[in-house]
Amino acid sequence: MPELPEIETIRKKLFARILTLKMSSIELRRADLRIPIPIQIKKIFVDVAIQNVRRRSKYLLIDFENLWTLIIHLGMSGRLFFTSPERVLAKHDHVLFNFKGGKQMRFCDSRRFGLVTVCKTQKLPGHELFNHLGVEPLSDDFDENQFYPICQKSVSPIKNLLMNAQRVVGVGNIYANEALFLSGIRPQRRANRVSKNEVKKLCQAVKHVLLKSIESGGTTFRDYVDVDEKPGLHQIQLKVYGRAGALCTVCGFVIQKTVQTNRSSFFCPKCQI
DNA sequence: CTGAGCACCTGAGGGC
DNA sequence: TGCCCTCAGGTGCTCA
Repeated sequence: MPELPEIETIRKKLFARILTLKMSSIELRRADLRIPIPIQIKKIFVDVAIQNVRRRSKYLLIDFENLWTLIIHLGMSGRLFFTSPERVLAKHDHVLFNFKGGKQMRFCDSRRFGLVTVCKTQKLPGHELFNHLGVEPLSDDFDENQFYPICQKSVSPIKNLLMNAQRVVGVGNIYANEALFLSGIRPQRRANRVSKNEVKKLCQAVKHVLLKSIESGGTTFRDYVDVDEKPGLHQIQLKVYGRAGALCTVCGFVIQKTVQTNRSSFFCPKCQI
Protein backbone atom coordinates (compact mmCIF):
# COMPACT_ATOMS: atom_id res chain seq x y z
CA MET A 1 0.00 0.00 0.00
CA PRO A 2 2.58 2.55 0.88
CA GLU A 3 4.22 4.67 -1.80
CA LEU A 4 7.11 7.10 -1.40
CA PRO A 5 5.37 9.64 0.88
CA GLU A 6 4.19 6.96 3.30
CA ILE A 7 7.66 5.40 3.48
CA GLU A 8 9.24 8.82 3.89
CA THR A 9 6.83 9.57 6.76
CA ILE A 10 7.85 6.35 8.45
CA ARG A 11 11.55 7.06 7.79
CA LYS A 12 11.41 10.47 9.43
CA LYS A 13 9.67 9.14 12.52
CA LEU A 14 12.07 6.22 12.80
CA PHE A 15 15.06 8.54 12.40
CA ALA A 16 13.81 10.73 15.24
CA ARG A 17 13.23 7.77 17.50
CA ILE A 18 15.70 4.94 17.11
CA LEU A 19 19.12 6.58 16.72
CA THR A 20 19.54 6.51 20.48
CA LEU A 21 18.29 2.94 20.85
CA LYS A 22 19.89 -0.50 20.64
CA MET A 23 18.16 -3.79 20.01
CA SER A 24 18.21 -6.50 22.65
CA SER A 25 16.78 -9.27 20.46
CA ILE A 26 14.97 -9.95 17.20
CA GLU A 27 12.26 -12.61 16.97
CA LEU A 28 11.19 -14.19 13.69
CA ARG A 29 7.68 -15.58 13.83
CA ARG A 30 7.41 -16.14 10.11
CA ALA A 31 10.29 -15.80 7.64
CA ASP A 32 8.71 -16.64 4.26
CA LEU A 33 8.10 -13.14 2.95
CA ARG A 34 8.76 -11.98 -0.63
CA ILE A 35 12.27 -13.25 -0.04
CA PRO A 36 13.11 -15.35 3.04
CA ILE A 37 14.39 -13.44 6.05
CA PRO A 38 18.02 -14.51 6.66
CA ILE A 39 18.51 -16.18 10.03
CA GLN A 40 21.64 -14.07 10.72
CA ILE A 41 19.32 -11.11 11.30
CA LYS A 42 18.77 -12.45 14.81
CA LYS A 43 22.41 -11.85 15.73
CA ILE A 44 24.03 -9.08 13.72
CA PHE A 45 21.94 -6.15 14.97
CA VAL A 46 21.79 -6.98 18.67
CA ASP A 47 23.47 -4.38 20.90
CA VAL A 48 24.79 -2.39 17.92
CA ALA A 49 24.30 1.39 17.65
CA ILE A 50 22.09 2.69 14.85
CA GLN A 51 23.69 5.36 12.69
CA ASN A 52 21.11 6.38 10.13
CA VAL A 53 17.67 5.69 8.68
CA ARG A 54 17.52 6.22 4.93
CA ARG A 55 15.09 5.57 2.09
CA ARG A 56 15.77 4.39 -1.46
CA SER A 57 12.67 4.01 -3.60
CA LYS A 58 10.10 2.40 -1.27
CA TYR A 59 12.78 0.62 0.76
CA LEU A 60 13.70 1.66 4.31
CA LEU A 61 17.42 1.32 5.08
CA ILE A 62 18.57 1.26 8.69
CA ASP A 63 22.35 1.57 8.94
CA PHE A 64 24.13 0.09 11.94
CA GLU A 65 27.55 0.95 13.36
CA ASN A 66 28.93 -2.48 12.45
CA LEU A 67 28.46 -1.57 8.76
CA TRP A 68 25.44 -3.80 8.22
CA THR A 69 22.13 -2.39 6.94
CA LEU A 70 18.64 -3.62 7.74
CA ILE A 71 16.42 -3.44 4.62
CA ILE A 72 12.64 -3.26 5.01
CA HIS A 73 9.96 -3.07 2.31
CA LEU A 74 6.26 -2.92 3.17
CA GLY A 75 4.83 -4.31 -0.06
CA MET A 76 1.08 -3.72 -0.31
CA SER A 77 -0.04 -4.51 3.22
CA GLY A 78 3.05 -4.09 5.41
CA ARG A 79 3.14 -2.06 8.61
CA LEU A 80 5.99 -1.10 10.90
CA PHE A 81 5.00 0.22 14.30
CA PHE A 82 6.11 0.66 17.90
CA THR A 83 4.23 -1.01 20.68
CA SER A 84 4.56 -2.53 24.10
CA PRO A 85 5.92 -6.10 24.02
CA GLU A 86 2.94 -7.10 26.15
CA ARG A 87 0.46 -6.37 23.40
CA VAL A 88 -1.26 -9.48 22.12
CA LEU A 89 0.39 -10.75 18.94
CA ALA A 90 -1.62 -10.45 15.76
CA LYS A 91 -1.74 -13.21 13.16
CA HIS A 92 0.59 -11.37 10.78
CA ASP A 93 3.11 -9.86 13.21
CA HIS A 94 6.06 -11.59 11.52
CA VAL A 95 9.12 -9.87 13.02
CA LEU A 96 9.56 -8.43 16.52
CA PHE A 97 12.44 -6.00 17.07
CA ASN A 98 12.96 -5.68 20.84
CA PHE A 99 14.77 -2.56 22.04
CA LYS A 100 16.64 -2.13 25.29
CA GLY A 101 14.42 -0.19 27.64
CA GLY A 102 11.30 -2.15 26.78
CA LYS A 103 9.92 -0.82 23.50
CA GLN A 104 9.17 -3.16 20.63
CA MET A 105 8.92 -2.49 16.89
CA ARG A 106 6.79 -4.92 14.90
CA PHE A 107 6.77 -5.76 11.21
CA CYS A 108 3.29 -6.91 10.26
CA ASP A 109 2.26 -7.90 6.72
CA SER A 110 -0.82 -9.95 5.92
CA ARG A 111 -0.12 -10.45 2.21
CA ARG A 112 3.63 -11.00 2.66
CA PHE A 113 4.59 -9.01 -0.45
CA GLY A 114 7.01 -7.08 1.78
CA LEU A 115 10.49 -8.11 2.85
CA VAL A 116 13.00 -7.82 5.66
CA THR A 117 16.61 -8.56 4.83
CA VAL A 118 20.20 -7.49 5.46
CA CYS A 119 23.18 -6.32 3.45
CA LYS A 120 26.65 -4.96 4.11
CA THR A 121 26.15 -1.19 3.93
CA GLN A 122 28.93 -0.79 1.42
CA LYS A 123 27.40 -3.36 -0.92
CA LEU A 124 23.92 -1.83 -1.08
CA PRO A 125 24.30 -0.02 -4.43
CA GLY A 126 25.12 -3.27 -6.20
CA HIS A 127 22.44 -5.29 -4.40
CA GLU A 128 19.95 -6.95 -6.74
CA LEU A 129 17.08 -5.07 -5.08
CA PHE A 130 18.66 -1.71 -5.95
CA ASN A 131 20.98 -2.01 -8.92
CA HIS A 132 18.22 -1.62 -11.51
CA LEU A 133 16.36 1.30 -9.87
CA GLY A 134 15.80 4.60 -11.64
CA VAL A 135 15.96 8.19 -10.48
CA GLU A 136 14.53 9.51 -7.20
CA PRO A 137 11.62 11.78 -8.18
CA LEU A 138 12.38 14.34 -5.46
CA SER A 139 15.99 14.72 -6.56
CA ASP A 140 17.21 17.44 -8.92
CA ASP A 141 18.04 14.70 -11.41
CA PHE A 142 14.34 14.18 -12.13
CA ASP A 143 13.24 16.82 -14.62
CA GLU A 144 12.17 17.18 -18.25
CA ASN A 145 15.78 17.09 -19.49
CA GLN A 146 16.20 13.65 -17.95
CA PHE A 147 12.68 12.25 -18.40
CA TYR A 148 11.62 13.56 -21.83
CA PRO A 149 14.20 11.45 -23.72
CA ILE A 150 12.95 8.39 -21.82
CA CYS A 151 9.36 9.20 -22.79
CA GLN A 152 10.36 9.69 -26.42
CA LYS A 153 11.70 6.13 -26.56
CA SER A 154 8.59 4.47 -25.11
CA VAL A 155 5.28 3.53 -26.69
CA SER A 156 3.78 2.36 -23.39
CA PRO A 157 1.16 4.47 -21.61
CA ILE A 158 2.72 7.39 -19.75
CA LYS A 159 1.25 6.12 -16.47
CA ASN A 160 3.01 2.77 -16.85
CA LEU A 161 6.29 4.58 -17.47
CA LEU A 162 5.79 6.73 -14.35
CA MET A 163 5.21 3.59 -12.30
CA ASN A 164 8.18 1.72 -13.80
CA ALA A 165 10.82 1.68 -11.05
CA GLN A 166 13.57 1.17 -13.60
CA ARG A 167 12.80 4.71 -14.80
CA VAL A 168 11.50 6.59 -11.75
CA VAL A 169 11.10 5.13 -8.28
CA GLY A 170 8.52 5.64 -5.56
CA VAL A 171 5.55 6.68 -7.70
CA GLY A 172 2.75 4.16 -7.19
CA ASN A 173 -0.83 4.03 -8.36
CA ILE A 174 -2.25 6.87 -6.24
CA TYR A 175 0.40 9.47 -7.02
CA ALA A 176 0.75 8.51 -10.69
CA ASN A 177 -2.97 9.19 -11.13
CA GLU A 178 -2.80 12.45 -9.18
CA ALA A 179 0.29 13.79 -10.96
CA LEU A 180 -1.21 13.05 -14.38
CA PHE A 181 -4.36 14.94 -13.40
CA LEU A 182 -2.34 17.94 -12.20
CA SER A 183 -0.42 18.03 -15.47
CA GLY A 184 -3.47 17.54 -17.72
CA ILE A 185 -2.31 14.26 -19.32
CA ARG A 186 -4.50 11.17 -19.69
CA PRO A 187 -2.98 8.08 -18.05
CA GLN A 188 -3.39 6.01 -21.21
CA ARG A 189 -1.61 8.41 -23.57
CA ARG A 190 1.51 6.90 -25.12
CA ALA A 191 4.66 8.30 -23.55
CA ASN A 192 6.18 9.29 -26.90
CA ARG A 193 3.11 11.47 -27.58
CA VAL A 194 3.75 13.68 -24.54
CA SER A 195 5.44 16.98 -25.41
CA LYS A 196 8.54 18.28 -23.64
CA ASN A 197 6.53 21.03 -22.02
CA GLU A 198 3.99 18.48 -20.78
CA VAL A 199 6.81 16.31 -19.41
CA LYS A 200 8.09 19.39 -17.59
CA LYS A 201 4.65 19.93 -16.05
CA LEU A 202 4.43 16.24 -15.20
CA CYS A 203 7.79 16.21 -13.40
CA GLN A 204 6.77 19.28 -11.42
CA ALA A 205 3.38 17.69 -10.61
CA VAL A 206 5.05 14.49 -9.38
CA LYS A 207 7.30 16.46 -7.04
CA HIS A 208 4.40 18.64 -5.90
CA VAL A 209 2.01 15.82 -5.07
CA LEU A 210 4.70 13.77 -3.29
CA LEU A 211 5.84 16.76 -1.20
CA LYS A 212 2.26 17.74 -0.35
CA SER A 213 1.53 14.21 0.77
CA ILE A 214 4.67 14.03 2.91
CA GLU A 215 3.52 17.28 4.56
CA SER A 216 0.23 15.55 5.39
CA GLY A 217 1.88 12.39 6.69
CA GLY A 218 0.93 10.31 3.64
CA THR A 219 -2.36 9.01 2.24
CA THR A 220 -4.55 6.62 4.20
CA PHE A 221 -6.98 5.26 1.65
CA ARG A 222 -7.62 1.93 3.31
CA ASP A 223 -5.32 1.11 6.17
CA TYR A 224 -1.88 2.78 5.97
CA VAL A 225 -0.58 3.89 9.38
CA ASP A 226 2.80 5.24 10.49
CA VAL A 227 5.06 3.95 13.28
CA ASP A 228 2.68 5.43 15.87
CA GLU A 229 -0.21 3.73 14.05
CA LYS A 230 -1.53 7.12 13.01
CA PRO A 231 -3.16 7.51 9.59
CA GLY A 232 -2.08 10.10 7.02
CA LEU A 233 -4.27 13.03 5.97
CA HIS A 234 -3.47 13.48 2.29
CA GLN A 235 -6.52 11.50 1.11
CA ILE A 236 -8.72 14.57 1.56
CA GLN A 237 -6.60 16.33 -1.08
CA LEU A 238 -6.90 13.60 -3.72
CA LYS A 239 -8.38 14.97 -6.96
CA VAL A 240 -9.03 11.77 -8.93
CA TYR A 241 -7.81 8.58 -7.20
CA GLY A 242 -10.79 6.65 -5.85
CA ARG A 243 -13.23 9.29 -7.13
CA ALA A 244 -14.84 7.50 -10.09
CA GLY A 245 -18.34 8.89 -10.61
CA ALA A 246 -17.64 11.97 -8.50
CA LEU A 247 -17.26 15.43 -10.02
CA CYS A 248 -13.94 16.97 -11.04
CA THR A 249 -13.06 19.69 -8.54
CA VAL A 250 -11.76 21.88 -11.39
CA CYS A 251 -14.38 21.60 -14.17
CA GLY A 252 -17.29 19.58 -12.78
CA PHE A 253 -17.09 16.70 -15.27
CA VAL A 254 -17.56 13.15 -13.97
CA ILE A 255 -14.29 11.42 -13.06
CA GLN A 256 -13.80 8.24 -15.11
CA LYS A 257 -12.20 4.94 -14.16
CA THR A 258 -10.41 2.52 -16.49
CA VAL A 259 -8.06 -0.40 -15.94
CA GLN A 260 -4.48 -0.39 -17.27
CA THR A 261 -2.30 -3.46 -16.78
CA ASN A 262 -4.45 -4.59 -13.90
CA ARG A 263 -4.29 -1.25 -12.07
CA SER A 264 -7.16 1.25 -11.79
CA SER A 265 -6.69 4.58 -13.51
CA PHE A 266 -8.78 7.63 -12.70
CA PHE A 267 -8.97 10.77 -14.83
CA CYS A 268 -11.06 13.76 -15.77
CA PRO A 269 -11.96 13.52 -19.48
CA LYS A 270 -12.14 17.30 -19.81
CA CYS A 271 -9.04 18.38 -17.87
CA GLN A 272 -6.82 15.57 -19.18
CA ILE A 273 -6.06 15.20 -22.88
C1' DC B 1 15.31 -4.97 -25.56
C1' DT B 2 10.19 -3.73 -24.69
C1' DG B 3 5.51 -4.20 -22.99
C1' DA B 4 1.49 -7.01 -21.57
C1' DG B 5 -0.16 -10.40 -18.54
C1' DC B 6 -0.03 -12.73 -14.59
C1' DA B 7 1.56 -14.66 -10.13
C1' DC B 8 2.66 -13.98 -5.44
C1' DC B 9 -0.99 -13.78 -0.74
C1' DT B 10 -4.65 -12.37 2.43
C1' DG B 11 -8.65 -9.79 3.86
C1' DA B 12 -12.54 -6.65 3.16
C1' DG B 13 -16.78 -5.73 1.16
C1' DG B 14 -20.76 -6.44 -1.94
C1' DG B 15 -24.39 -9.40 -4.02
C1' DC B 16 -27.29 -13.25 -3.57
C1' DT C 1 -24.49 -16.97 8.13
C1' DG C 2 -22.13 -18.52 4.01
C1' DC C 3 -20.32 -18.56 -0.54
C1' DC C 4 -18.41 -16.45 -4.48
C1' DC C 5 -16.73 -12.66 -6.71
C1' DT C 6 -13.91 -8.38 -7.11
C1' DC C 7 -10.64 -5.36 -5.50
C1' DA C 8 -6.40 -3.53 -3.01
C1' DG C 9 -0.69 2.31 -1.80
C1' DG C 10 4.01 -3.48 -5.08
C1' DT C 11 7.22 -6.13 -7.52
C1' DG C 12 9.15 -9.29 -10.65
C1' DC C 13 8.75 -13.23 -13.69
C1' DT C 14 7.57 -15.12 -18.38
C1' DC C 15 6.35 -14.87 -23.00
C1' DA C 16 5.58 -12.84 -27.57
